Amino acid sequence: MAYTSEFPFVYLTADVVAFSIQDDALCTLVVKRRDAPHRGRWAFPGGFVGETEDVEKAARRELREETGVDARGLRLEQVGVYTAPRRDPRHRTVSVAFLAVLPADVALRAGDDAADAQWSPVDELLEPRRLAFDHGTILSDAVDRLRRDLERSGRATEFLGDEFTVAQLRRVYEVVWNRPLDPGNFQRKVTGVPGLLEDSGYQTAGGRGRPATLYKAGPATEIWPPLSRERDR
Amino acid sequence: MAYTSEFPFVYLTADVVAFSIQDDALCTLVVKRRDAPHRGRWAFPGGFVGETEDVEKAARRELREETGVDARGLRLEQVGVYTAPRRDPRHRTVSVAFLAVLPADVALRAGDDAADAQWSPVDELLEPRRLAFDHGTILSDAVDRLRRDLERSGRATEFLGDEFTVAQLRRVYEVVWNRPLDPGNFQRKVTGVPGLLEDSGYQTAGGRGRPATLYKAGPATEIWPPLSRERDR
DNA sequence: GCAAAAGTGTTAGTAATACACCCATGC
DNA sequence: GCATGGGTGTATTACTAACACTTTTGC
Repeated sequence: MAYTSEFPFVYLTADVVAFSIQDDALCTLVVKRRDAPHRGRWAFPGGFVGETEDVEKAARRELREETGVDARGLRLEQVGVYTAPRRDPRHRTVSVAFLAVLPADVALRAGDDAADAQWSPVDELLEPRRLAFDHGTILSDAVDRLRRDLERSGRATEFLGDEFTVAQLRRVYEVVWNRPLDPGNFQRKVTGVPGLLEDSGYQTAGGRGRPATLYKAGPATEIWPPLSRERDR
Repeated sequence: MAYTSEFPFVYLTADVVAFSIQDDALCTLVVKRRDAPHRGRWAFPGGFVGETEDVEKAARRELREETGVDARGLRLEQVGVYTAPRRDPRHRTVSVAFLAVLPADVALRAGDDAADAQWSPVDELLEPRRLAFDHGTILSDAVDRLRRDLERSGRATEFLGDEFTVAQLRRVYEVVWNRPLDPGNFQRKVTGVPGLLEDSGYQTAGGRGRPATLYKAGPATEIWPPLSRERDR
C-alpha cells in the first residue's frame, strides 16, 4: 500500500479516439479488453496517467503501447473529460479523451495490455453496448468534434498521405460528414483558400480519366469562410 | 487517514467561470483566496468534488457556497480540464472548468471559503499573475469559448433579464466581441431567426428616442446562419 | 423643431449552389 | 471513338455590410 490520502481521490486516465478512413468508412482504433470489467469488449486505447506525467504524453504512450502506432508528431486535441462517479465500477476514474487523425495506412501491432487492436467503423461502434464503459458517449462527442473541425480547419489532410488529390480530400469530407459534395465547387473552394494546399508539381498517373494534380498540405490552418455542411439539411 | 491506494491518484475539483456584464465591461466572478497557496490572490469559485458527487453538481454547490449565487437552473458548459502535474503545488489536482452566464443584477454574498467575492473585468484578470494557479489559462479558454458560442447560440440572452430590447442584446455582443455592430443589420438578423426572440407585447418607455419593443428569449437555441464576427478583421 | 434611438429600405459585394461544359487520360 | 474522372464557367440564389432613410419618442 503505497499511497494514502485524507480526502477522497480519483484515478486519472487518458483515452485516445484515433480516427482514420478504411475502405471508405470512418473508423476508430479500438482494442479488445483482456481483463474485467467489460472483458472482451472494445475500448479506446488508454490507461492511467503516471504520477508526474503529462496527460497528453500519457495518451501518446498508451496509443503506442496498446496499438503500436507511433504517436510522435501526432496532433492530439482534447475532446472532453468524463467524470461520472460510477463510470468505472472499480474506483472513481476520470478520463481525459483526446482526438487524433491518422492516415489510412498506419501499421498496427497489438500491445501487451490488449488482446487485439483494430480499426472498426464508427457506425458499428455507436450501436448500443458495443463499447466498454462510457466510450460510446466519448465516441459520439469525438465524432461531433471532428465534423465541426473539418468545417474550419485543414485537419482533413491528416487522413491522407503526404501527397493527395483534391478528389481524395473531398472523399474524406464526404465520409466524415456522410453526405455528397459537389466536385466542382469543392475543388474551387479548397484550392481558393490561400496556403491550404500546395501544388507538389506532380500528377497522378495510371488511373481512369484525366490525371489529377497532387497537392501537399500547406501552412494554413484555418479555412475562411468555413466549408458548410449544414445549410441544406 | 481515511483513504489508501495502490496507485497514484489525483484530486478532482470543479471551477466555475461565471460571466456577466457590469458597467459595459465583460466580467467574471472571482473570489479572494484566504489560504495558501496563492493566498490573497483572485481565483474562480470552485473546490473539491465529493466522493460520489457529480462534477457539475459540485460546480453549482461551490458557486453557491463561495459567492451566494443560486445556480439552480443555470446552464453550465464544460470548457475543459486542466491537469498539469504541478498546477497545484500541494498535490496533483485535476480541475474541470465550467462556463456560466449570469444577468447583470444577480446578488452576491461572500461565503465561508472566500474572503471576498466580486465581479472583475476580464481585461484586468487576463493580465499576468492576476489570477491564482492556472486560472489565467482557464479564463482565456473560457472567453474564447464564450465568443464562439455567441456566433451560433442564443446564449447572449442569458446576460439579460427576462425582457430586453434588441439594442441591449446588441450591446452584449459588442462587449463580448469587443467590436461595434451595425444596429440596423443586427436588428434584422436576430429578429429574423425563427424562435430566437418573442415579442413580449410591451415596449420601453421614458428613455430618449423611439420606444423599443421588449422581447423574451424564445425556444430557438441555434442561430443559422451564424452571426459573423471574423469576416472583416 | 431638434436630437436621439428604433427600425426599415436599398444597393453592392461576396459566397454557396447547381449544373453545364471542356480537358486529358485509358481503353 | 467512348467512358471516366479532373477541372472551369456561369447563372441563380442567399447572405453580409454599408448606409440612407423613416418612425417615434423626450425635450
